[in-house]
Amino acid sequence: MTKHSRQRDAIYNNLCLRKDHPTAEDIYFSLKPVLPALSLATVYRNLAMLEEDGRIIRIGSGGTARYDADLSEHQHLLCEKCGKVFDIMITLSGINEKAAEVFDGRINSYSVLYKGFCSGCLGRKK
Amino acid sequence: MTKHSRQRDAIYNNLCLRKDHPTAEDIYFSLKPVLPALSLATVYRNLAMLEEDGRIIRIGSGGTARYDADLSEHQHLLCEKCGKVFDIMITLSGINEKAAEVFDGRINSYSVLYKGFCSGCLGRKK
DNA sequence: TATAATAATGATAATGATTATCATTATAGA
DNA sequence: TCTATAATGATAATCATTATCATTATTATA
Repeated sequence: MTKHSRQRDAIYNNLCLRKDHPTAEDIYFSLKPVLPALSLATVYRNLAMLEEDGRIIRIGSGGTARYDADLSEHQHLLCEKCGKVFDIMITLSGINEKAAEVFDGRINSYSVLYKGFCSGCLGRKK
Repeated sequence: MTKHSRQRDAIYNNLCLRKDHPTAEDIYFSLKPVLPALSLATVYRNLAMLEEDGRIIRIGSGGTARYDADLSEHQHLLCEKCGKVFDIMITLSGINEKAAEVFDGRINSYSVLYKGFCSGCLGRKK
């Protein structure tokens, strides 16, 4: 049986309030002032739990994992300059169907990861 | 100036010959019999170099990175049961354009990662 | 409300993948 | 062949994440 915990609430709420796509460490440092006793392990543990429950999404953009509490359909872009992750609020249709035509198995989900340069980095490029 | 090396050739050729999507370690063990002195660091170094040169693709399927020497347009599916990566040979159109409509920056590329179950795992599921 | 059962925590060690270091070796041009 | 230096092999270091375990907090029940 899964028990309630103030830490998990804080972690989930923190993620909901943020518009960036924080790493576990980002959340950890963000909550430290509020919960000084918080452990990084607890953050990882609860993020995994929340993802397992389908309440948040893990964005595995290669190196460090980032998280997102926005469950609405959208994709992400990784800026190849600054490493930030941006929301791409679009709805793509027929993606799974197209794959199903050529794949002999079950397709559960898809995610698109764009790469490029954000407007901020475009401004100060060489 | 980048010099030629028999190790890099071996690593690239090994990747080209394989139809699976090997990890650095997979390639390392695969080449050990041929190049007994090969170091795992050399495999990582050259895979990074080859990716930088655009000769191979790194598939960042979350945990361990996998590599692919097939540069033709296609996507990948990660089997959530066995962890194997499968090719999804499809061409998607309009993906970048759709994102460009809502993103204020430059879009360089995209990749789709499907998740699901391969036919092998579907057979022996609970 | 007090108590018991146990899920969750915090601290930290352990793990696993990848990268950095550095002395030695191999490659390519003069 | 000689020289400059890129690449190697061995291994230490790093970084993110997970496991461990004694302690604490939560929840159901008496």
